[in-house]
Amino acid sequence: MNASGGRRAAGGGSAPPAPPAPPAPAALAAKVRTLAPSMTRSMQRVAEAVAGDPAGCAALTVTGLAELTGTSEATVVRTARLLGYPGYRDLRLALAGLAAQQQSGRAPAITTDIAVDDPIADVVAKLAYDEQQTLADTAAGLDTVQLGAAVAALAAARRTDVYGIGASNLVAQDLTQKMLRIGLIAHAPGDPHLAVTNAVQLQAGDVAVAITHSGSTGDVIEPLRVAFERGATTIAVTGRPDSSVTQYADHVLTTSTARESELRPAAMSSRTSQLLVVDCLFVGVAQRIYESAAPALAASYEALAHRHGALRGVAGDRRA
Amino acid sequence: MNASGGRRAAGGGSAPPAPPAPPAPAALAAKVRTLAPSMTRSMQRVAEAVAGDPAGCAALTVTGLAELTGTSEATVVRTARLLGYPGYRDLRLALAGLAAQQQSGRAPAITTDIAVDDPIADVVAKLAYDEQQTLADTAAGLDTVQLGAAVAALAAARRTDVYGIGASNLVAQDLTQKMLRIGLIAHAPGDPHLAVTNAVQLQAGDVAVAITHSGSTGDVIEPLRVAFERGATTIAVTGRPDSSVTQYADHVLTTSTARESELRPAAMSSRTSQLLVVDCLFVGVAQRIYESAAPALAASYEALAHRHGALRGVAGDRRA
DNA sequence: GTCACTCATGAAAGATATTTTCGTTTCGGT
DNA sequence: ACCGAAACGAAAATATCTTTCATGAGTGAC
Repeated sequence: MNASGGRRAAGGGSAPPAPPAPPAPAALAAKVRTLAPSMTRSMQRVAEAVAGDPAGCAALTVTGLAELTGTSEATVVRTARLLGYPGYRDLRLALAGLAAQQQSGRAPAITTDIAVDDPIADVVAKLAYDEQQTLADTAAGLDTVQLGAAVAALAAARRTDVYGIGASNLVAQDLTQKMLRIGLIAHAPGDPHLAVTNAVQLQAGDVAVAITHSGSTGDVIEPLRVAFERGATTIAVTGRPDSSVTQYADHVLTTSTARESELRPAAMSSRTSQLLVVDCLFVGVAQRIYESAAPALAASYEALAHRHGALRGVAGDRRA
Repeated sequence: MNASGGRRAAGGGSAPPAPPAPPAPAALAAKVRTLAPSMTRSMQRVAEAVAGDPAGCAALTVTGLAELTGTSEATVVRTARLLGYPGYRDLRLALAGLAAQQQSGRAPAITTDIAVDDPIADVVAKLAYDEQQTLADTAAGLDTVQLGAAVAALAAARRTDVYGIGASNLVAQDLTQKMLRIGLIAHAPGDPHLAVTNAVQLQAGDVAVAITHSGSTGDVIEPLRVAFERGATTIAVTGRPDSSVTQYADHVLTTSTARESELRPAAMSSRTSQLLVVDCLFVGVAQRIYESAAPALAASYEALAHRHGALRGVAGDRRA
């Protein structure tokens, strides 16, 4: 599946089909949302039923669930596989666990969407709840193995490029800023042409990170492809683990895909999700190179202190 | 943890004590103890294994559990029956649920700070937890009156400037991008000098937003001051409602201040908090000018669609 | 428009797992 | 030592899950 002939003997290995996928306990709803777009109609029906009523589905046999969703046993099993389980039996087990959890966890909350006439207080509550949900989903769905590998690559990189366009570019810049703070060299070109120009300069040992929710943003895929072919280690942060961008990614980090609506563009929760991933990368890297990161962090901290209250020292300026 | 406090007038039916025969969800261990005396030796071994390691047993088949306990399948089934389940299959399901429950109950242990030697999985959990906490705090602490006023000002503004430096600049850009998407004119100058230059152009009816966690970042205060003096409506998004920046702010929106540490710079949670505020502003504004925002949103969505997969339509790209 | 092709889909065969049956073993009582 | 009842497990019977395979719908090429 990898273009450009199988390079890269060891390391990341095949990620997209998720063979080392750790069965998700609570991350199921998130996983369903993430994978739904890549599902066929029948599978979506099954996934929907499963996500909608875990408890009820856990009580059903393959045949029962197939009948309920108007599909066949084969489809049910296929769906279970896609969700990362060896078979329906294991999905069912996870389902039972999930049901028990949400029974005790008292989960049901503000599920309703934001309406045009919602009072401002409701908007705040709903947005906060949604973003919290997104964080939980993302954390639950993150493949720590891939994350670990990505961290290792970043920590050892000579230089790192982070590609992102639009809202994702802000996330890319966020990562870049953080890395610079711990003494690592990183760039987040905002211009697609610049990105490609940058990518050409990469070589083995360097790292390229692509951040795209859809996974099919050409302007982001292109530089990643170039970096990939140049021999750099490539990382994709995307909400679609089966999208084009993963072709050129050694490591794929999946962000969660929350439902969106007119007043709540997808960009909102995908951004939250991406930022969490980026934070994880950063903290992971900081841990790895702690010896050199700590002084660098302190230094940049110190340097910034002078900018605070420097122009006008009006109110009390404090420093704990 | 269980709702043993007898409320529930009708409907629910008595489940917790399970006197008749409804399979016990979490009360399994207790049931094992109660029923143990009436069990035969082999059955006791099975029951013991089950009560001792629900998670482990849930992963086993009848045969597996029989082998583990040195008994036969028949005995396992008999034990399951004695415990109140129709058969082993259902016991197993309950076991999975129990395992999930006690696993999630173990969660709130992540209150501790991130350590240098934390495994990557812990880092993910802790970061997610912290950011969730930050969101909750921010939502709780937001003054909806101030927020409403800010929204009104933004919705009516001829143009809006958003000032932010460093990490806060990313938040500023985020707000700017969103506003542009619904047809409002906004800028987020990254350069302090540019910011001031911009601010000078503002007049009554325009809006200036300053985003600064510390509230004492001179480079951000300065343009806000200029805008303020020019007669523009000014909004401050800060974690310090008593800091210098609020001097020149008509409306102050307070972000939450979470504890930070070496591996978790303040920038991380303040960013999360700021983004939530910014999202609230955006949604609030979008509601207010819905008539014109909706088409604009649709238009920008449409325009972007072409950029996805445009350069290389490699993998299957689908759209339901 | 037609053709070839791919892919989703379900029916049914095949493989496992669970439940039942039934004969053997164990143990207590006399 | 002998009898009877209960416990127990081996294996048959059944249910459940998984795989295979043929079919048809949709899609792109010509």
